[in-house]
Amino acid sequence: MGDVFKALADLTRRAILDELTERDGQTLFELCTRLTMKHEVTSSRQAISQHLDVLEGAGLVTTRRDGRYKFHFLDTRPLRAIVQRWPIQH
Amino acid sequence: MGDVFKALADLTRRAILDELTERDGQTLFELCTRLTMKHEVTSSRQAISQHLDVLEGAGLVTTRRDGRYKFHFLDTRPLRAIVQRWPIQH
DNA sequence: TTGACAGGCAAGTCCTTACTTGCCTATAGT
DNA sequence: ACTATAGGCAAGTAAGGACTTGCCTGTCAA
Repeated sequence: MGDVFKALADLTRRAILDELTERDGQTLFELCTRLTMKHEVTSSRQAISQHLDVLEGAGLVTTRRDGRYKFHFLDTRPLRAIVQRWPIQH
Repeated sequence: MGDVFKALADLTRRAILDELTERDGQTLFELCTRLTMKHEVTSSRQAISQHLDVLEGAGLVTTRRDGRYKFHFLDTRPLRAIVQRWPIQH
């Protein structure tokens, strides 16, 4: 299991999570085009693919393969560990 | 304002936040000794000092100077942005 | 005033990591 | 079968970040 904090440290990876929040179950190519369009991300396909590997390693993204398509789903459950670790003030 | 996510990406900095959760308002030297004792952190004074700068830059730590002592206080309010950014599942 | 103590500053080293480049595999359509 | 599409693998590059090293400033006690 990868480091959730390290996974969140990258700006592009956070944009990926934003995109999946907006529209869950996207393929790699869908993510690439939508990220360049709406989130001003200029990363290549390979870069996004590697980011998705990191996110999946951290448990923040799950995948389902169907033919030549691979769909990516958001899983925010690992984020609860952050909230529970330190007392949140107000 | 620094990046809260980047600040949390480091293991030693998270240990510092743990320490301040346990005992708020510590000086740099207090933190160094307690971190090596209880959190198995082997970083030098300068390393811890630089980590504290990052945490302060991210708004997770505030400081108060008194004579030759500088006290460090935990502020977890920036963590709320993480929780609010993505919907937490269960 | 002298020395010890708490902390700060800045340059250099080294390792991690984000990204590119090039090529490969597999599935689907015509 | 041939081609286009979706994705994967792996080595190389370059930038960022953690840490060290050495020295300096400021505060307090004797």
